[in-house]
Amino acid sequence: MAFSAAEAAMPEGPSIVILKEAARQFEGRTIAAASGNSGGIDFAALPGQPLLAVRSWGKHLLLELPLFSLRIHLLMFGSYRINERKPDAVPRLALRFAEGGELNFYTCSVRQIAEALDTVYDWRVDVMADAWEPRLALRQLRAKPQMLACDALLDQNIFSGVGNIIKNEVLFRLRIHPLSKVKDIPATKLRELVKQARQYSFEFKQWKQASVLKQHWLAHTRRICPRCRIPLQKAHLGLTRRRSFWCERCQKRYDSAARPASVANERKQ
DNA sequence: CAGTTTGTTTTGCT
DNA sequence: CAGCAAAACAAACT
Repeated sequence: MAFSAAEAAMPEGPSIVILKEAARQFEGRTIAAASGNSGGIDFAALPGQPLLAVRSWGKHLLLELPLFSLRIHLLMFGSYRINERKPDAVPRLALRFAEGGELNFYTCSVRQIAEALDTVYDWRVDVMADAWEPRLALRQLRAKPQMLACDALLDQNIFSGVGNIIKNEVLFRLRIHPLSKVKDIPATKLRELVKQARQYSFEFKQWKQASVLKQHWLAHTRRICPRCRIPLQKAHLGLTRRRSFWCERCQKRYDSAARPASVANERKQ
């Protein structure tokens, strides 16, 4: 049976999985009317096409149709309404179905994908996918030894679906300093990083669905370290310059260049 | 009320 | 041309 859903923005991978599950009520239904202010979309071709499948890859929501697919990316501020409309907002994409129901997307990027989705997307890098391959993520990390931990987690080709919140929480949970280089992180720790990228994403989803996500944040937007009670650091780190929250005391900065003070002093002479 | 940002693509500079 | 920085998008929150 149909149900409505409204969503404020929090568009990391888990939120897109929640959206996918909600949008699946329309699978098998036929588009009756389509409109929106997105450029590059052949709206006239949409009516009459059945929605074959609703899929997702990281932060992408994918609507698979017989002639092409639609890719919706909520970016930072995107939102949607299912079986209802956002008052005073113009949808980027609005779909009405012949059997009833409607799907509306706002302030997002909508693109048409001509190729088969299985040729466009590598499902193995989506941290929430059944096809997720942690070993592939490890291999890709080892290929980028100089990359910082805070940048690595945000790399959508390695950890598709991980966003800034998940980044901060995973690093805090594992006690890894965001400025640690991949090559300096011990193998065991690196494997944990890969494992937690997925693990935390599923917890994020559960918490979000229970409307208790924010209260579970330990580092993101927090001022005090919940473990050692000292003030958390806050800065825009890495190539991505995204906001990082971390504890200088309990997150270890793995650094092969660092040496004990005694050694450093000897070399000075 | 001004400032900030859960993300990505595009533009433009050095 | 590579590499990087800034802009653009625009809404909800502090």
